[in-house]
Amino acid sequence: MNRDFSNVSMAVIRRLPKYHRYLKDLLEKEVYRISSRELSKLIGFTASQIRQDLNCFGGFGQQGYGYNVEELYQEIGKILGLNKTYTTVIIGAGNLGQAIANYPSFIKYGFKLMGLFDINPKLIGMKIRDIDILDLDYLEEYISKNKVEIGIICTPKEVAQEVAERLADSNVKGIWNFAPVDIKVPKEIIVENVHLSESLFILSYLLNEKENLQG
Amino acid sequence: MNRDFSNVSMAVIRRLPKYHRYLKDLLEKEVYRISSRELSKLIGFTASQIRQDLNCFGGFGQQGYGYNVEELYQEIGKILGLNKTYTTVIIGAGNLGQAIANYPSFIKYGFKLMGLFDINPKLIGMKIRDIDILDLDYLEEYISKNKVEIGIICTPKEVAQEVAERLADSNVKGIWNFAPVDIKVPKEIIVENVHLSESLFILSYLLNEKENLQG
DNA sequence: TAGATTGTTAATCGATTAACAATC
DNA sequence: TAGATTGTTAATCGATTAACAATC
Repeated sequence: MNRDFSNVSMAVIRRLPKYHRYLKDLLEKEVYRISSRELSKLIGFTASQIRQDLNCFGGFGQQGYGYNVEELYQEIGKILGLNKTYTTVIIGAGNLGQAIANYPSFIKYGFKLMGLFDINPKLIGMKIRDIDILDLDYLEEYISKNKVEIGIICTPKEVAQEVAERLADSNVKGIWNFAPVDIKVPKEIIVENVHLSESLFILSYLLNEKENLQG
Repeated sequence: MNRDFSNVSMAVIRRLPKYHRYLKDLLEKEVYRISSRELSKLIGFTASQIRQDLNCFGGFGQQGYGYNVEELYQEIGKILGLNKTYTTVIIGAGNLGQAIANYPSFIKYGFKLMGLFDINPKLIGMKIRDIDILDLDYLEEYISKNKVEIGIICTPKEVAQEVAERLADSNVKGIWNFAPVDIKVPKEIIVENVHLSESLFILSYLLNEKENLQG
């Protein structure tokens, strides 16, 4: 553990969650051993790429045998940091914030939701899976008191930058941003974006392109 | 219009929504002209890359001047197919489905939501922005009657593949999938995924890696 | 005209794929 | 041992960056 993977390219890193998911599926199907060739057929990456990717983190396989599914699943989980827990808050307790609060992977993989925050008096005081929706005014106080590590922005885009700055000033370590803006925070704070509209626009592009080709 | 961009790489295509967003911001700030160098400073791509990207679709710029923001915004919108409208349904009317139904970009850019579908009797009969939540049993009938083009999967992962097949059999053209599985449908159907858990795991990775480096 | 900036070609860089020796 | 499959190097492919002539 605690090895340094900072030389591994983000292209490889961004494939890890998919390996993790497919290995979990295999375990649930009681498959305990797999070769890069078989995994390739399932996951759609080339066998060569799979071997290259996994080798960035150490030799998990065995010549003539393949990979132990359980072991590989656990190792990739550790590389992704899924063996740890993180404390989180959600800012914006509307549908999207509530959806995230109830999202199974979020709950399952050690992301501990401490509270949700909103400015809407109708929401403040409510609970989402037993977790309070609090007044946004108390954000900073709450974060420092509860040592919150991750802030999840589910607000409208107009206030996302301001919320991000308040999170940054409160010393969260990371931000998971769902607002369709590129927030600016000091570079020591990790930001991961989910830009829904970009994904939607790509779908639109692909549909449109197909129509153009077909006349 | 109706030009064939099938030779343009997906790496370029996936940057278009970001150009579109920044150009919109510029227009709102009443900036009507911009050079690749200035845009580079805003958006974070190199000026060279910006010129290369835009040139895949034709010469929108003018030597010595730069790009007309309004024109470029409109052109990229057209390339992305945002000048058209698409009819859509959402399957799964829980928090996530409702969040998508209310998502501003979704409403604004011509994605017409015709109905939401669920199996939960408590939800069926309700309305989300005046749009009915209907019984999933009527999905196929409704799609063919209303010529629905896009199905949006907001169900739990366990039923996502089945829903995808029902959408495919009903001849939707595209699927926007939020379930954390890779759905399998005939290749003429466009699928665009939003894998929230993958994004979350990358955040976890980056936080964890940073901690490892700092000891 | 002189200055600015594009469009476009060439050079570089990085990521993917192929090949095969090592070895279980 | 023979067969299978990894780990790893080398070859290929594609994407990004640099450079500069064209031109507004």
